[in-house]
Amino acid sequence: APESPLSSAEESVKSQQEEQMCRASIQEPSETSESQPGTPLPLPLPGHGGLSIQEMVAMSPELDTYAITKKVKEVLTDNNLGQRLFGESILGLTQGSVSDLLARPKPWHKLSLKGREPFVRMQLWLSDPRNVEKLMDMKRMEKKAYMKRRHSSIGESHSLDSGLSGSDLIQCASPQHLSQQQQQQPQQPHLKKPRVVLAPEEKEALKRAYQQKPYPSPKTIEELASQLNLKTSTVINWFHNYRSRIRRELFIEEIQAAAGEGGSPSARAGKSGGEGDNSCDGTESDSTAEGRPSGSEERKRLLESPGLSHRDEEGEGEFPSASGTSRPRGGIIDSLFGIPESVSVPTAAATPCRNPKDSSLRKKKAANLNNIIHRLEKAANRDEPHEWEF
DNA sequence: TTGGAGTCAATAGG
DNA sequence: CCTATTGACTCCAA
Repeated sequence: APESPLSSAEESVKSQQEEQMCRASIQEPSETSESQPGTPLPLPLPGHGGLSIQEMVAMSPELDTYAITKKVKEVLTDNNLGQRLFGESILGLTQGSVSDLLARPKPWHKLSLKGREPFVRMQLWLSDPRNVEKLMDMKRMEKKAYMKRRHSSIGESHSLDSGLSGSDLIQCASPQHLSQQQQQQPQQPHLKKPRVVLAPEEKEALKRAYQQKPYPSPKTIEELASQLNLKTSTVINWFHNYRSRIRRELFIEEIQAAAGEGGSPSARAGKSGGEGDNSCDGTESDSTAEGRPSGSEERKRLLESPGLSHRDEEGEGEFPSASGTSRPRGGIIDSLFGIPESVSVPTAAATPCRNPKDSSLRKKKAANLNNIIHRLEKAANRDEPHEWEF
């Protein structure tokens, strides 16, 4: 009698950007997609109890993304498994994306359905008793393939052959085939893409502009672009990226703040694999450094106060927290997400190493304030339905 | 169109 | 090799 309901992971096909997420849940009958003859791969794939990940995501209870990533990082490092391998075979994401996800997971309630997918996959992976073993097998095989390729055949480029243990590799599509047509070198393979790299001064200038106006008008963007001698699209992209990255920093800050307080310190009895020293990641720095000491530093508790036009506040900005009432429970999902090993319950995470001396954070918050103000103005007389589910 | 969310993929450091 | 950063791109919703 196997103790685990489903041995595990038979993941799905995650064709690059094909297939959207069907809203799959409890509302739209469906009428999914209009037939697309061009692209096959309807991804039949079920795996767990016959559910696609999308379905699982839709039914998933709230997960503690921070705890999950923490655990994943721990398992990966303890076993010398890289993000690339993990990302490509378990999450269907590239290394850079995995790095980002693991380092700055957004709180569950701020994630879209799509964004929750990787976390559900991670949770699933964590609950698979043979996860590490499988990944190591894959690693071995990759190495073997690499050796072979490098040794014998010389002038042949091959990208990835696989004969991997066949079961749980998310068949990521072959590296080529992107639907992204972001390259325009039909003839000259030599014209590499420039890959704009902004100089520190340029970034500074942009950040300054952002402080002033997180949402510059097209005119302002034009001006900035010409002043800095950058393409307009670069400036636009920069603002898009910066805004969203700032936003994310604030999220993680929220998480840590919430984790920090709350009473009982770390002390948790994680028993699963983890010995290994798990030092806290003390990655805080935020290179925003200009020479200016900027003068005074002070406690800030801005943020959130000005916004919310009316009375709706009660610091909803928190994450897992209580969510006191009603929490849907899923049958098989429950068994999977139940509580494999201490991960999944919003525990008062332990992040001892966080010193209370954030400096540039203040600036970010201030900028965020502008951001909020901007939105309020823009929404003038429209109220935002603001409810976090759950 | 604009902005947000998610990612990709080049590349800078280890 | 590996990970972190980041400009650009796709999708989608308003």
